[in-house]
Amino acid sequence: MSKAIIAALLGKALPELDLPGDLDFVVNIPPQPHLGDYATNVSLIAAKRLGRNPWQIAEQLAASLKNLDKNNIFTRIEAAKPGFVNFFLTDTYLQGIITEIEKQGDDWGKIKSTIGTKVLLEFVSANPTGPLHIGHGRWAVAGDIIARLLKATGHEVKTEFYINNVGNQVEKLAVSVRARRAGEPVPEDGYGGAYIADVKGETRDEMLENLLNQQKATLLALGIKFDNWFRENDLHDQGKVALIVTKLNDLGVTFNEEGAIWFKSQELGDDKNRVLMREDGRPTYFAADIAYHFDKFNRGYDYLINIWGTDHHGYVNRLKSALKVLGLPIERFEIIIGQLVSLYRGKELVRMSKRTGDMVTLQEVIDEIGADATRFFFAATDVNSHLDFDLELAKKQSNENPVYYVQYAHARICSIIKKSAERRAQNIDLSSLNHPEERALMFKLQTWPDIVFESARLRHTHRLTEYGKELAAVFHSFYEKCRVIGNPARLALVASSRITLHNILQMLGVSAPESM
RNA sequence: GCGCCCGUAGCUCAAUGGAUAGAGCAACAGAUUUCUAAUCUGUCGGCUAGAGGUUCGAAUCCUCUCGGGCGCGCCA
Repeated sequence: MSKAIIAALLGKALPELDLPGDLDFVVNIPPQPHLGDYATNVSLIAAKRLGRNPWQIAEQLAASLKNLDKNNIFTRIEAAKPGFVNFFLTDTYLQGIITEIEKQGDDWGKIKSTIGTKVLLEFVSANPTGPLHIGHGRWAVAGDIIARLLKATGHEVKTEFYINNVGNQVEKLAVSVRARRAGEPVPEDGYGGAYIADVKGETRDEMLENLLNQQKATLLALGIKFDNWFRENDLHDQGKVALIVTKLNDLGVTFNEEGAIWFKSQELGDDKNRVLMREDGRPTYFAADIAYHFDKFNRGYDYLINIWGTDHHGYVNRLKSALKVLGLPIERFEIIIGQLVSLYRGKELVRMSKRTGDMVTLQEVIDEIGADATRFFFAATDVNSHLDFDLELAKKQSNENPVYYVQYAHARICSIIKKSAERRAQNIDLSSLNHPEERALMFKLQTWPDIVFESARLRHTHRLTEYGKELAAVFHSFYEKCRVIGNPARLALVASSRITLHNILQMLGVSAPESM
């Protein structure tokens, strides 16, 4: 919230001092309290560009900014060491945040974005040939939260799951199921997991539908619903795959060899050329995927986001180069790569293999540690980093899990509010809120919109969990030192803390219990 | 071999090129006659895998080495 205010002030101050307006500076919270509530490095950046003394610029900027601060949001704005400009917020401004939070309620933290684009977010898209694994769970949670973040920052978002119900693997599934039922060994390249025995349905499509429904149920257990389930076979049935191959052919980026139609991807930076149509006339997955993304853009979306597992990362350039050739704006097509989860039971690595059937499913993990903890755990790390997930630890420590720490803060506040029988007065004098613990809490609360904005921009779900833990910690610390009941101003502060905690948990898709 | 991702405290992870690299868990020592102890306070713990480079400033950017994950199908 304050960052936008500071950025606006800088927007006025920079031209006043004849400084460039396109500087790549940042506004952040400095590491030490004595350095202020916020700081900017704009003078350092400007000095580098102009070959000037950063300290001199910082001093001029500080004076100019203070002059522009008509609403007296800041007590001091001053230059510091190499050339930072430090900002100190007034207590009055921070107290005003409480009123603001109560006014906004569930909308507190949401911000209107000027971007306002229609976004299609595709994620999970697991093959319908088996249960979801723990990696799917991680990517699913990431996608679901990113969707919430984008909606909260003014985007119109639709989520989609692409069902690969065409191809060799779905035939293998049916063969495997039938073999198992007949008491015969499944083929070498078939699916040997224990779940094969439980697949229902007579036809191949019924089996796929059965497994898809299991996947849907698992996702629903995590609170994840998709706006659209897109079936690959529709692309084929509607001739959209054939059309794409024709288009590429017309563009002169294909060639025939060994009876197959190839895409000249090597000319476009790929390691080798790729087959679009097989020798037997069936299109490859690649051809269908080009058609799929062509279709996405044609459905009127301004921006596409995919979350792909790391096992598909080698595929990114191939697909983008094809879409580029087709004239699509690939700068508005973003692919987030989700790294895998290594599952441990204690210190022992659990190998995940559908083939051997030795795998822990996502459903089992949810059953063991609960949806809230599962979501929080998966959200708590950068989806692009490897994650070592110890099931024993997650179970054993369930009471010390960070998710309970955050939830507990919420429950504690609900208890206080319940216990303070007096109705809150309308115009509470908040000016007494100026002790360090109170100030720390107010300051933390007012950063929430900035957290939402940055989490959305960077697609970082773990910023939300980090913030949740931090806010809970600041609250618990405040609670230890400041008695609330009987103090209307503190009660208002606590009420706005509850709203913020609730909204954090809401964004994470984790429940906010009123008692624990 | 080539490509992408990663390597930060004993463990799991943070840190939009910024100021003295932070949390949780584990370990140790304390705190409650009063609003939820699923809490709080303190201590211990680091040459950010290693070596160079870029600059006012590097965990972050570049090069190389080592180590790990994942790719490199007319599978999806």
